[in-house]
Amino acid sequence: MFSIGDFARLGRVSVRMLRHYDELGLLRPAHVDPLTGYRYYHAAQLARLNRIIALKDLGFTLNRVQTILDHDLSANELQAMLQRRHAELKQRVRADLERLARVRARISTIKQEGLIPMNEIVIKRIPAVRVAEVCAIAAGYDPQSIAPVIDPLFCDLFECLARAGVAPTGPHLAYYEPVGEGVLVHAAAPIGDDVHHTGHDLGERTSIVELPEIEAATTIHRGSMDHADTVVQQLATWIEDHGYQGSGFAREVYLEITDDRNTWVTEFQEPIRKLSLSKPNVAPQG
Amino acid sequence: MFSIGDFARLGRVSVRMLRHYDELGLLRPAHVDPLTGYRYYHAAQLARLNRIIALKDLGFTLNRVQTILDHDLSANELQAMLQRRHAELKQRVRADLERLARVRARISTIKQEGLIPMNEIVIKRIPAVRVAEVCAIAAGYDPQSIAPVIDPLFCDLFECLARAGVAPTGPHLAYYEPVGEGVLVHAAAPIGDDVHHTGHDLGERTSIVELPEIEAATTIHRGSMDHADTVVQQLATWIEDHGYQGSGFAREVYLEITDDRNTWVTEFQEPIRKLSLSKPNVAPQG
DNA sequence: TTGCTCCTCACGTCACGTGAGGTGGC
DNA sequence: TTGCTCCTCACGTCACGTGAGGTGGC
Repeated sequence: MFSIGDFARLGRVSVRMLRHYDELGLLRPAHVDPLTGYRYYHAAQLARLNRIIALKDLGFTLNRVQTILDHDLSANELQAMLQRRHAELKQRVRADLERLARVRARISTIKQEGLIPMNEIVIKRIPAVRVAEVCAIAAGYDPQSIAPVIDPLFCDLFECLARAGVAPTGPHLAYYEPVGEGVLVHAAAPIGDDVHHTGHDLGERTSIVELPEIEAATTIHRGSMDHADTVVQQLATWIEDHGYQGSGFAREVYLEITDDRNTWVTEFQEPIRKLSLSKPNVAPQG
Repeated sequence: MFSIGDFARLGRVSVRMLRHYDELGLLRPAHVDPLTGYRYYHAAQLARLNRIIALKDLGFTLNRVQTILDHDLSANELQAMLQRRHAELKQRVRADLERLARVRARISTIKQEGLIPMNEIVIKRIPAVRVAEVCAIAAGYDPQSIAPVIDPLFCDLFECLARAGVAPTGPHLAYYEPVGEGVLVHAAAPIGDDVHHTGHDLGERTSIVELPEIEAATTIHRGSMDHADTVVQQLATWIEDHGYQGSGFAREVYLEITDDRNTWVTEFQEPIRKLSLSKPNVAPQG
C-alpha cells in the first residue's frame, strides 16, 4: 500500500490528478482511512493508472476513458471509438494546417508590404437570400461604367417595392454577372418569403430570385464606390494567396448609405471555393 | 445604426458573442441606450469585428486579439506575435500527428490480435536517481540465468544498507548492462543525497551511482519474474511499432514484493529515443 | 393580448493548478 | 516546536451556449 504521494511519484502523475480521478470514479484508492481520509493505493493499481494515461495520451476525454475502461468494451467497440478519434484528430490537424497557412500568408504579406494591412479579409458563409431585383447591362466592371447604370436601377427598384407595399428585410445589394463583352448589373433587395408576384404588383421589370448560399471572402469598404476596383483587386490577390478560387458572381452589400458618398459603408463578397487538387499558394516560411 | 440582432446578422456572429466582446471591451457598441440598455452599432464597426474574427481564426486568444488591436502594434511587433503563433501551431500539429500515429498503431494492433492488449505501455520521463548498488555477471538475459544471480545480490545490498543504517528512499530496482557474452546485473536501491561512502560504512562491494534521467517505455507486470522475457518482448515490439529505438540499460522496479512470487508487482522500464531521420513504422490506415 | 427583440444574471464546459486553511505524526 | 504530508473546499482557466426571468414597443 502506498500513500497518495508515493503512488503519484511511482505513476509520475500529480497528487491532484489522483484526487481528481478519485472524484470522477476513474481510479478509486484501494483503501481510504475512515478517520483521516488518507488515500492508499496498491502497486497493482498502477496498471489501471497506466491505462488511463495511455488513453488520455490518445486524446480521449476522461469521460470517454471512463466509458472505455468501465464498460469493458469488445475489441470491435474499442476499434470503432479509435476510428472516430482518428477522424477527429485528422480533422483537427487539417484545420491547424490551414490556420498555419494563413499565419504564413500574413507574415509574408507584412514582410512584403512592410505594414499591417488595414481592411481585413474574412471568410464567411452567406446564407441563401430571396431578393426582388431589376437589372441592366453595363459596358465593363470599372466604376465609371457601373455607376450610371446602377443608380437608376435602385431608383426603379425602390419605387416598385414602395408601390407594391413591400418592405425590404435587410440592406440592399448588387451583384455582377458577366455577359459577352459587358456585365449584367443586378440591383436587389432582400424580401420575405411571403412576397410573390401574384399577390404583389411588382411590375414587369422586377423579378424575384433566390440567391444561393455561398462561401465568400468578404471585406468592409468605407467610402465612395469610386475605389471599388482596388478593393476587388485586393480580394482577388488574397483569394489566390490563400489557395482558393473564385466561384460565382461577386456581390456588394450597401450597409450604410448617406448623402455623403465618402461615408458609405459597403461589404464586398467574392464567392470562393477550395482550389481543387492543389496546395495553398503560399510563400514558403524562412 | 443597427440593433445588436441586425449587426450580428450582418457580421455572421452570434448575439452572445457581441455581448461577450462588449464585456471584454473588445468591441464596444457605438451607442448604448441609457434607459433600456439596448446596444447599437455603426456599420463601420463591422471592420473591427472582421479584424477580431480574422485574428481569432489564426488561433489567437481574445486576450491576445485585444493586445494586438488596442496597443496599435508596429508591423514588426505583429510579425513577432505571428511568428510565435506559428511556432505554437507547428508544435500542436506535431503533437497531434504523433497522437494520430499512436491511434493508428492501436487500431492495427487490435486488428492483428483481435483483442484488447491488457498491459498498457506508456512513455514516461524517469528523473535521475542516486542509488547504492552491488553487481555481478550472469550468463544471459533469460530468467533462469538472472534469478540465481540477482537474489543473493539484493540480500547483500540490504545487509550492507542495514549495517550502515541507511534507509532506501524508494522501491529497489535492477538494471542490466550487456558485457561480452553475458550481462552485468545491477541490484540497486535509491538513497538520499546525504549518503556517502565517507560517512557511511557501506562496504567495498557497494557503490554509489547516479542513474541518468531517461525517457522510457514502461509497463506494469504482475506475477513472478519467470515471464519477464515475454514482457520485455512486448516492450520491444511496441517500441519498434511506435518509431522509437532502445537507448541505455533496461530497468526493473520492484513495486510490491511479497512471499508469494505470483503476486509481485514490477515496472519494466525500457529507455527509448526517437528513431532518427525516419517515420514511425506504423501500418498504413485502411 | 400575443410575438419579437432586447436585457441581465448565472450555470456549464474540461482537466486539473493553485492557494487557503486546517490536521496528525515524527 | 518545526517540517512534512495529507485533507477538503473553492476559485480560475477559455469563449462562449444555453436557459431563466423580465421588459418595451408593435
